[in-house]
Amino acid sequence: MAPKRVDRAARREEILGAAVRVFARKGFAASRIEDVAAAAGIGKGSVYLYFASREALLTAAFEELASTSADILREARADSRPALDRLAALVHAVLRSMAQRPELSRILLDLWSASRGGEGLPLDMGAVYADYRAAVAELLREAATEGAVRPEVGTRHATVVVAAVEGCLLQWLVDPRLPLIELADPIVSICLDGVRLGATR
Amino acid sequence: MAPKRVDRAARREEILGAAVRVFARKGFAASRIEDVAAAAGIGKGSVYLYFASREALLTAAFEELASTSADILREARADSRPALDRLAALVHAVLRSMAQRPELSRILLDLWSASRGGEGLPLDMGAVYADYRAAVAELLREAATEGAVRPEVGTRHATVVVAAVEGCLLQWLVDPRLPLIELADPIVSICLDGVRLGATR
Amino acid sequence: MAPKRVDRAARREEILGAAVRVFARKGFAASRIEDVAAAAGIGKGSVYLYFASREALLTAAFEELASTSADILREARADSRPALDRLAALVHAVLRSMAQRPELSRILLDLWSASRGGEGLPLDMGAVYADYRAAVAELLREAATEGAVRPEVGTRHATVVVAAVEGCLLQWLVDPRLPLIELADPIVSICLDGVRLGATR
Amino acid sequence: MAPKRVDRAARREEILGAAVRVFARKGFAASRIEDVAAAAGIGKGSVYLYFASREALLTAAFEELASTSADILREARADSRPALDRLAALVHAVLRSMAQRPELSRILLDLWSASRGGEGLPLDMGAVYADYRAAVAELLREAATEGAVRPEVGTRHATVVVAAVEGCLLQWLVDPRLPLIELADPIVSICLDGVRLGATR
DNA sequence: AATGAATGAGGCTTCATTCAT
DNA sequence: CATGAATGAAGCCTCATTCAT
Repeated sequence: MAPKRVDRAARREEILGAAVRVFARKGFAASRIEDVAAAAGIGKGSVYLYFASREALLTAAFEELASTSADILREARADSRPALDRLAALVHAVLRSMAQRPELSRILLDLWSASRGGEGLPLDMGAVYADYRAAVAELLREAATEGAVRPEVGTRHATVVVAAVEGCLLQWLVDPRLPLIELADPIVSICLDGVRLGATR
Repeated sequence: MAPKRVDRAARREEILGAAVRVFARKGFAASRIEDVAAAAGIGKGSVYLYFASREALLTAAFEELASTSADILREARADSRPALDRLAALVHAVLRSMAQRPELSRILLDLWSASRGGEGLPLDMGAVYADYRAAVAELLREAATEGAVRPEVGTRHATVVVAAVEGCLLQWLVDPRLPLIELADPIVSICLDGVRLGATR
Repeated sequence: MAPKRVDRAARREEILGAAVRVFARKGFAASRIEDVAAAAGIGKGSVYLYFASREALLTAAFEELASTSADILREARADSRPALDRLAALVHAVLRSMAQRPELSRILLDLWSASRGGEGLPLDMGAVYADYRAAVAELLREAATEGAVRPEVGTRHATVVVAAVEGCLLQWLVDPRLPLIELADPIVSICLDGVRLGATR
Repeated sequence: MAPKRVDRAARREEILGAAVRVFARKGFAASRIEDVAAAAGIGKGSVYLYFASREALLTAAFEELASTSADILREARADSRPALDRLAALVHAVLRSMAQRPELSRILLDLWSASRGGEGLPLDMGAVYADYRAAVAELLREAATEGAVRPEVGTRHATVVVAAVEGCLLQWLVDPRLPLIELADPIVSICLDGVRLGATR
């Protein structure tokens, strides 16, 4: 009756953590269930007590990332500063969050690949980015209301802002020497003010 | 003897084209050599007369993409217009090139995944992006010389410009409903002028 | 201490009953210890407190069937009517017994399979049928003594009588729509009198 | 184009033959694909070039047996002798056929088990016995027309005749020392004339 | 060159059994 | 006694690669 020694959810998290480490290092395709079990310090079969299949581990990692994203977006919405400040904060929050959990972030490489339309896993990074775009578009709309951005700014601009963030992430993932955190300011700066001389002010 | 060379190369291209179609649809991980052979209309064993291994097919697709990138960059360098015009042209060229070959583009999802550090395939998307960044940085430098961009603009800004392009590509890949081509203008517009009101001029 | 014996035996019977239900439905090969435990309303590990192994459950089911057979044969021997009446009673008793416990009967399908020569389980349906044949042969011998059957009737005829019974059982098992009980009379009728016109009297 | 060295059907038969030998010896449940491959003198994976799964091998064995049955029934129907002679011939043919291919016959033990209703393999021994019953019933009907059997003889008697045959087979399978072939005459004799004194003539 | 039959290493998953609580 | 989490041996099946024709 009383949860054994380790409660189910905690053990599940342990295994997922191990899976994330393994996937981050070798990639999902090259990661064996046995690797994950070994990384978690348990037997191969035990993984199946907590996850239905190897793919379920990737799905769970996706859900963790998606949930992190949702948290960040929720906070951005709860924020009450001027819209552009909140946009800047959002950009920083995303990059900081990724930089803080580099192993989870590397899973993105596999999640993108697995998000290839239709038949694959129940895993849709497209939806995550749609959420980001919606949030950024809303912020830009508010900023327009506040008279802070040009009025023709719309959904496509939101897409580009999200792109700047995710594109930096991408470059960092394929070349971890890039200073991810330090890209936050240039992203904000460019997205707000561009690079053209005299553009600011 | 000589004519064989041509045939051989042509056949190799056919097979690679088939592989790209298959990889684009199912992803590299789920693509079997037999699928590729069937798509190319040849026997399974024949693939090995032209490619050393299954992974060599992915590597070849990478090389095709990398070579396309190199071509685009070469053209950007050969261009003699003002730097910012060339930058805009580069952005358009990249997106147009991707939109024109959507199947090859989808391979990116697998190439990113395979570019994960060290031990994997001899395939480095990081280097491709480094080239892009260098090219963009050079254009920005020139633009600064021409007095067209703010003088503090540097490598990190180049990274963000590349990010905006690749980030749009990414969003399009995980959700092909996005109008990739139509994102070129917003990318250029934002990267040059930002979104802030009064930012332009 | 003593009372525990009773409890223990009762619990063992409960588990065996659950096992029989499960085996009857899914077959022994497809039945998992966990299925049996669930059907018995106990934990998986507890099964092992009463049975040494999964196979021991099948062996126990066999023993129950064999013991039922032995009871029926014992009663047939204790009977004091004319031999052919006792033979008819025996046939009815066997079919009735099976029809009354259809789940236990279905285990026969697995017991036959497991009775395949030597190396398998310690479980020998051949011996059960040998007992049946011996009993029927004895009845036929008595009937001959009583002048009720043709004198050349012997062991092989006993085999055929047993076959008629078991063959009906078999057909019923692979097609439960057959009216098992109603086959008892035709079995007796045929085995005693055949089907030929004018055969009787 | 030209079939390789060994044509597909022949190779398939070789493998099926090996599977039958293995299944006959160890039972289907205990037979590993690797055992079958070894018995066929080929590699494990090659089995899958000819059979979709381990179960497909059992299904194929079933089909072979069912087809043998169908052949025997076809011949019985083509026969033009008096119905009871044809019935006797049918009984002999079935037992002879089984005795001639004892390994294929032993598969029956697994086929019965697998015929357990509903969810299992696409394999229905019940249908095979229904065919037998129909054929025997038809023969009995004809015999009645010919005035050779008692007029009340019907479907249930057919079931008992089939039972006598299959029941002998069963006893032989669980105890191969039984002289299967020599049971044909007693089966015919009993089913036609019973055992009761004065029953014949 | 081209083929596709053959191979067998490898990986996922299942599940009987054990054992700490 | 009872439990069910943990284990790892075992087996099915896939598929990249080879090679005889």
